[in-house]
Amino acid sequence: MKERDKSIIPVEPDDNCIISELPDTETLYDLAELFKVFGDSTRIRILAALMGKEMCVYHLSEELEMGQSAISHQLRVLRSSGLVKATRNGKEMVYSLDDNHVKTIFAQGLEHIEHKQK
Amino acid sequence: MKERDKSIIPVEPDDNCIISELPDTETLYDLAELFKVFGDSTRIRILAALMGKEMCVYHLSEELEMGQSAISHQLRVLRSSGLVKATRNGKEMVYSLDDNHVKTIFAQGLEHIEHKQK
DNA sequence: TGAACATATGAGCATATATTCATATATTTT
DNA sequence: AAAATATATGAATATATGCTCATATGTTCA
Repeated sequence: MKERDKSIIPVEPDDNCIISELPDTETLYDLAELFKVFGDSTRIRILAALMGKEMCVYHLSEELEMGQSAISHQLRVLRSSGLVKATRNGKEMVYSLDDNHVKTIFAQGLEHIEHKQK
Repeated sequence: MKERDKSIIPVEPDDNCIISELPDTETLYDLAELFKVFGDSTRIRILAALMGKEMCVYHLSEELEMGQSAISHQLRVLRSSGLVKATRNGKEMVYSLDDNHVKTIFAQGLEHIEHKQK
């Protein structure tokens, strides 16, 4: 029996190669954690709702037609990953996007979808 | 008892606003589905491994130190969402990235992480 | 054709996660 | 201070998901 070929076929570096250096494994785990946050329809809809306007929990739960508690739980996730920030306004908590990367990540995702639909 | 104020506070449009129009709910669900694919450490590591080189299943499972079956299952997910493509080379199946958006989405995610670490 | 090799796939299991319900905390108003 | 309002949080439950094991499928080579 022959030994399996262990060689790997290298690929030409890309024209528009954005990643200069491959991230280490630990960073990749962090990346996965980040995208996991984007990977839920409720959270994505919250982020979308917060583009162009800041909103309180009540308005969010109305716009998404979901319970206040569910929204609040997800806002907690979004906040702890730094995608959203909150300020108090009287009794209300007003939420807004905390990072412009949210929009760029969004945009890239949309482009992928549109690209694949063709 | 007074009626709750239903008004929403609009926010100034952003300087670098990438999203021209807010996507409809259906598209948002698709977006969440896409990011869900990125939101797993095994799949993220596969994608990272495929940057700069194409690899067969065996090499991937060696590099990630995981079982062949687990890798194969995840490659199926990656393929069905159009992030990865496969070509046969003899007995091997050779996988490579299928969309440059993978790299840009990656890059944006990394920027967010670095931005937050400061 | 049959053996060896490479990958894919289905079932089962264990874990993770999203929502709901009940309740706690915080702020304002009377 | 008490009531009303707005949000946060913990427990419980139902569902989703990733990995493993066993096995099927596909390809090459003797």
